[in-house]
Amino acid sequence: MAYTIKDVARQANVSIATVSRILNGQQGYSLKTKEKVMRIIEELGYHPNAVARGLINKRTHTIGVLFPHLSGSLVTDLLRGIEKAASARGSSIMVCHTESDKEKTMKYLHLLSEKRVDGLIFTSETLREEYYQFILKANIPVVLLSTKSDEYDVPYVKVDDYKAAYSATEYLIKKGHTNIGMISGRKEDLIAGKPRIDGFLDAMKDHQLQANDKHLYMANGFSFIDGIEGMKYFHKHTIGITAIFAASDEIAIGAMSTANQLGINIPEELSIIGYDNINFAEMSIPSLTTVAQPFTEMGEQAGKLLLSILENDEIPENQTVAHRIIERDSVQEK
Amino acid sequence: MAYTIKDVARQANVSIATVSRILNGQQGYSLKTKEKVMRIIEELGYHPNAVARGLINKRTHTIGVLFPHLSGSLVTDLLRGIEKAASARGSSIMVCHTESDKEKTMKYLHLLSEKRVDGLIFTSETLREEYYQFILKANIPVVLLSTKSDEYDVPYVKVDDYKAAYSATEYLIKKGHTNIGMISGRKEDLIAGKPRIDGFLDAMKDHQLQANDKHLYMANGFSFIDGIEGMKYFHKHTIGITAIFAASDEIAIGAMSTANQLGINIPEELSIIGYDNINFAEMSIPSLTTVAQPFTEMGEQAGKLLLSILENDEIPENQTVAHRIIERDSVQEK
DNA sequence: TTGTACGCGTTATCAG
DNA sequence: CTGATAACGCGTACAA
Repeated sequence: MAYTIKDVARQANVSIATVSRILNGQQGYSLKTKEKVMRIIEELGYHPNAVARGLINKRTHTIGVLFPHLSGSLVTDLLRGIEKAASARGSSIMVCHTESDKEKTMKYLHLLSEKRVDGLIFTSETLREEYYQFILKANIPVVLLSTKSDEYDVPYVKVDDYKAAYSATEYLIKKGHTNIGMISGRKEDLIAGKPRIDGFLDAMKDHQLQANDKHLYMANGFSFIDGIEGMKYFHKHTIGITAIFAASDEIAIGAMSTANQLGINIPEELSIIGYDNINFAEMSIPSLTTVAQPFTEMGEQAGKLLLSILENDEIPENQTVAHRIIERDSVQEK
Repeated sequence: MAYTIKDVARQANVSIATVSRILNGQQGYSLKTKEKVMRIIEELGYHPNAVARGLINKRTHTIGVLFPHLSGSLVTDLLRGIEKAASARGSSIMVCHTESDKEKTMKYLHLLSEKRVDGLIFTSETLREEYYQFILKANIPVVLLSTKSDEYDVPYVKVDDYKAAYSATEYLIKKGHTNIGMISGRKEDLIAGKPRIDGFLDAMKDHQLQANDKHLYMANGFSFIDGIEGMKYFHKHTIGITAIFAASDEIAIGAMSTANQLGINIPEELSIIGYDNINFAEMSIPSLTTVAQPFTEMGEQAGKLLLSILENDEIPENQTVAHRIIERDSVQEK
């Protein structure tokens, strides 16, 4: 059984109040007693009980982080950033895996609320009304990460997908491409689907280039297999495109893999730009030019944002962070 | 401010003891009062305070997980498994990022001990004496995951790297290869380096095949760049190998990339088998045959192991889990 | 069947 | 400078 403040007090022949004062760097004791107490603490290997502290201080120095999926470097990148911000301020993080499931999410929301976490970071998923109402009622500060809410006023940190898609397309255009296709997610996906499609379409339009239904292949998701389907589509319905904007790196790599099998040379015959900058983007052949979201920085910002809400009790600005284009070898000047 | 058990008791005209009994499914109350109390709880949206509970029960239903690195699918796979086991038993997990740094690790160990986590999962790294002594003194149950300790008697869950490397090599041999090279990590790395090297060497020896210094390229680490260096080495010191065993998938992919540039066809001229089965293994060209460690299952086993130690207070067996070989397209019969 | 009162390990407010 | 003592929210032995 671990030692308590009482044990320290008894051994040092002082009251627990004095020990507490010393522990919390307050004043009201002589140097002599401080030294004595510190020595006892050292000897006993005493550590304050954070649970008891949390009970009285109403702060647990713990924040809950909810992930819909626990896989891929997206998660670890975000996590690393959040952890950095949290540990810099002495907080730890509790990781939850919701599986995009309503009930599991609610279960976790209840759990985190019971555990009295100081705040919540909700990532990569739509904030449903049920979640929002609960959080509101439980009065837990929350920030959205890599997602945002159109309906509720909740601070968020994310990149502007529309802008990023727009500039990816523009990048291709500046390289001289005029006939460009896109392999996207579903337009019903308001977070990662529609904004990127709109960015692509608008960039084309603004440069007086044609982009109709034939230029857009809407896949079911953002994975390798979707890229394969997309490439097959553009190979079959030949409309003479010289470049593709893929809505994810996995799509891009799937497309490149299929192009390879079809005997299409990349980037000589077809340029491809991806989206995400996953680890593997630099290992593919050719290495993949892509739009990077700075996930680690985003995680860190979200952590800082949440902590500053906790400290200052003020609600700061939303943070739209900048994407950037990583130039590698899969796009060629035309 | 959240409601407390007192609020419920007052509104329901009963004592807090009765409310507590109802909450904990004990006996000693009429059905009528139970219904009344439950109604009030519902109305108020009352949730018990887990912090207060933790103080009195001496269980926080939280386990701490320490990762040296927060990146890659290894981490998320382990995490997913741990989370599954934990949440199935009503526990949550606290994620710590030690950066393989002694001081940061000790800081976290202190923190977790102060927060009174029920137990610890220590992953992917050597358990140093300092850590072990602290954990022992703090009396926190630990299990090692994807690592083990030769010096201390701590339960662990990991695959047998020696065996896995042995069977990867044997796989190549059974495909008809007799002149095989290996790109490995450093032999000073007792966790992931030496065992795989030994497995390779012994498999060769047991099949009366030659494997000397020239057949072994020891890289500095397990990354893409190391694979590039390794491939260059084997290209330069041409000893007629027809297959390579790479100690990681990243090495394998780096080697394949370089082979490609050197005009060496894979798998026609050179077969490659990797180790890890990272996401990208199935997306490479050609897709990579590799040794898979079932990280998610391992995480889940570690979680279950720890929880059973907590529940039953008994120390169970160590768990060596089976690897398996994922056959894809980078190895060809010779 | 129910309520009172103490304790879990702290912090903070008083007196002294 | 220091020490009782009342919270914090809950569980539980004991009494009623």
